[in-house]
Amino acid sequence: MDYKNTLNLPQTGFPMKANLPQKEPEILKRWEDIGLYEKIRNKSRGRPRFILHDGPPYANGHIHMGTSLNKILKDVVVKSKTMLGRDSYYVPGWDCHGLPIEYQVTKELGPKKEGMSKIEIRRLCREYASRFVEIQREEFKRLGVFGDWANPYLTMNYDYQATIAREFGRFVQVGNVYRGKKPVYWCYSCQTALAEAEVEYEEKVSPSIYVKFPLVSTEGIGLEVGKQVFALIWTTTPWTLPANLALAVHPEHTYAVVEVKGEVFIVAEALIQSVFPEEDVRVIERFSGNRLQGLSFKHPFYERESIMTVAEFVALDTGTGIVHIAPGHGQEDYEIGVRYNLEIYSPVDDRGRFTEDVEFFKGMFIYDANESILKKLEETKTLFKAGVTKHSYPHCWRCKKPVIFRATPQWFISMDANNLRLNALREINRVKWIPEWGRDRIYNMIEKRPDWCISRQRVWGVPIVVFYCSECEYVVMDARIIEHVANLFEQHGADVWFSYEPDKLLPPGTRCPGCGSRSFRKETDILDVWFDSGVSFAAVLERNPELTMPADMYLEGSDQHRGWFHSSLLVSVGTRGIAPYRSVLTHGFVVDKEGEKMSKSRGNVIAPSDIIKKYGAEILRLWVVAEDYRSDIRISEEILTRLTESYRKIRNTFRYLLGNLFDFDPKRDLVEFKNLEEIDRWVLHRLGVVSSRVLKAYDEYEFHIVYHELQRFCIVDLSAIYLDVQKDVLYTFPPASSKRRSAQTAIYTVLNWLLRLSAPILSFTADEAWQYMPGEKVESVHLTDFPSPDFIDNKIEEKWKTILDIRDEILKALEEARKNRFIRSSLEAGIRIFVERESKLERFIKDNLELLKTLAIVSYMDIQAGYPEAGNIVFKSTEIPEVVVEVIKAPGYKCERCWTYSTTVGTNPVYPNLCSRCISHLGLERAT
RNA sequence: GGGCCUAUAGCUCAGCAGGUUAGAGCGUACCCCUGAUAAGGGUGAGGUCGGUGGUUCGACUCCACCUAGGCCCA
Repeated sequence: MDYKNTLNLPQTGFPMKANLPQKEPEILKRWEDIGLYEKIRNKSRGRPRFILHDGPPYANGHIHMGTSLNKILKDVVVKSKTMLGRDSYYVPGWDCHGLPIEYQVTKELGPKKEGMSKIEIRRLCREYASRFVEIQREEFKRLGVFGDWANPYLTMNYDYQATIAREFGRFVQVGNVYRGKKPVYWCYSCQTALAEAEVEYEEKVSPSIYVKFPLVSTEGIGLEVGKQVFALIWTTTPWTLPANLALAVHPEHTYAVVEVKGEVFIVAEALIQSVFPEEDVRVIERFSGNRLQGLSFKHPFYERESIMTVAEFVALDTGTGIVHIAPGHGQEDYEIGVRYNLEIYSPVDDRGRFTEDVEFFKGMFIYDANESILKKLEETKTLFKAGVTKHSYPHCWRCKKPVIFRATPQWFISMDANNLRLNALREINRVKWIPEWGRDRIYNMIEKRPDWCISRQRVWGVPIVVFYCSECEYVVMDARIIEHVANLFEQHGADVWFSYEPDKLLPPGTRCPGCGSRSFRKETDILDVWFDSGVSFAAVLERNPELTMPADMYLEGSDQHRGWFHSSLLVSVGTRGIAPYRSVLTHGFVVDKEGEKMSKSRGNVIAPSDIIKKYGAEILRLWVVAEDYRSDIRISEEILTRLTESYRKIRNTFRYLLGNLFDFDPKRDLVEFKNLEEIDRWVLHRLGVVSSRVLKAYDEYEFHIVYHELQRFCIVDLSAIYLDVQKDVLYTFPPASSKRRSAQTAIYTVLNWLLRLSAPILSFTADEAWQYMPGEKVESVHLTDFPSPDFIDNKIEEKWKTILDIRDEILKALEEARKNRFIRSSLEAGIRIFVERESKLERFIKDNLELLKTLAIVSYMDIQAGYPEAGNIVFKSTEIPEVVVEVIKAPGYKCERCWTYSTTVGTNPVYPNLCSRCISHLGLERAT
């Protein structure tokens, strides 16, 4: 007879195969249908808040692995905080202005761009950004990320644009905003400033000239040569010489004073050979670069002096080791200019022609002037030698002409007015940085950064609200006027700046404070987009009463120390005096399996959409938490394969737990803890330990610990030990027997806790399994809180440590027996344990013999003194030296129902194939 | 070149106020089960703790340098 149908085998509708790519959209739809997020909000309102403020991704392109990682991490934080009892309202946002969108739009327009108004371009940019907000919103939702997706913040929303203008106004009000000059890439042909992204590097032939700068006085370095000394410089841009204001040497390199053919020069010692290849060189003196600092040299053709500066960037691979500095014509030159307080002199107009005050060359186009400048140098006998060179040089992306560096007026936020820098540094020290090195990273940047240039010569953004008097050029920068304009932005959008005449933007009756004129011109620069996102605390946190300012957390990639963390800090400290965040969590970057960055050229890019299609978003979520995000995060096919297998294991554990609860009703069948069997109390103890570790890990944002703990618990404590051992009770005992109900009580509790603890990570699967759980429950696991750790019992832990150690030894012995073909299934075996007589261990084993038998899943066990019989499998433990395990054939016959070997099998004439235990479990005694 | 960071088994992670044979899970090899079955169980193998020096009685753990890689600057 087949006794299989007398067993309580597991039954569940929860499928083994997840089919995540198909199943996830169904789960998402259900969440949407039941209004899950709204329900979470309603449940959370009134609890202590934990506000994670979303750093806005750029509304351009599809999401990639980096954005996915970031959003999933945020989601795990928000979900875990919610389940820890906080009100964690999450408002996603997008960064919508800026060059990349404008660049893309104008590129797509091509020649059509000409003749289009700024308003039209801006409209296209807005459409472009809106399109990608929609795309990304769906992509983020697909990841299972919870948030107020219906009400995100966009930096191009009218009220947000108004906030940007108002925050600029606050800086104006306190006096941190000033106008200065700064070099930018400039295309004289298109007559426009270019961003870094708009220049392309190409080979170009340029003049290559060596120019002599006469030393004004040898005083200060005590050099007596009795001849004129020259500093020798090398340049490929002769046209920048009229703007020369300084020279620069490296502070630590050695410079030599040399005599060559009767003339005396200063050059870097290391470059003597390359500068004077054929000549006889006599070295007169040597100096470190530092010693030369402050010396005065005469400009080669103007009556003015060039001061010697020092700069780390001076290189010794080409030239003379001395660089000519024109602060208005180069980034590094500019920085020296700022440091040495030189004028940012840039006497070149929009079309690339020298301005009126350039003696000898005024009105000349700069590249045409090169020839005249060379002549002038020859005239003044300051040209040492001249030739041509081919090098990589920036060109305009549109007209392909070489670009120039040219200083133009720009708006800045001073780092030092109102102690902005010092206050920011102080605030940095008050923020909790996770990991801690984040503090050092941003601190070093803020400490050394120059003033913030907030001007951009573009159209897609929020204008810098400043007017100029058409009569007297008076600069109208007034917080009241800015507020007036901001109100217009709020109603009509920042487009009004481009569509309205100044008189329509200004408060009625505005007159120039300088000359009383009523005629004004608008500033054409817009604000740096980092200013846009930097004010999000004001536009989002302060304006929504359900949010808090400062936020509890900002969470972004480590590049944002220079980006959003940085700009948000400066704006908030500059206008509010405090940091906008209490803590900042950073993660690393996604890299490939070798730890190298992803790029199209390497062909190692993995797209989230491909992973979702192939494995499901759940695997992506698992990937995010399995890895330690504090350093760079690797992804590869192997990692995904491993994670998929790990997922299957966890899912199957859920399934098996569910399967054994098919006839369990917690209301009816739940057993009180104190009445549970020891093994059930043990597994609940383990559950308690794991839970408290998991909760601690959530609290400390160590999600990879959560993953490892849960995974290990499923595999080791549950699958390998508890569930394997309890099969006997679950399958063969009467359904309502106390032992079986005890086991089911443990299983029910384990499953219930496990689903809640894993919900922030396995958001889809935990909720899917939740639906199959017996008993009364809320409609989604996401509406529950984390369990509070219970059942922890150190005595049971200690005792079971020994029990499981002995079990390990028994398992080794059984394996040996299997290898020797002495047994196959462990139930075929009996175990005899030999230990030292009268020892503590003997006592312990005697007391727990039945438990050990159960845990080893063998049919018979006893404890012996003396030595094992010859012929059996004998295993001498090395881990527990005093223990010897002998494997014998289990006495009796195999019971056809429970498969255990027993001497009672065959003793009942009616049921000769059953053991007495099964006969009793089936209630068949009376039949005999 | 500068600031910050990373480097422990094939993979993902533990570990160490410096102290006995460096741990876990996965994977892998071999075996068992067939009443979790495109499941389940067992036993093994696998690491010069990136490299080189140094401090120390003793270093995976501290220091210096180097190599490889990452982010941000230049």
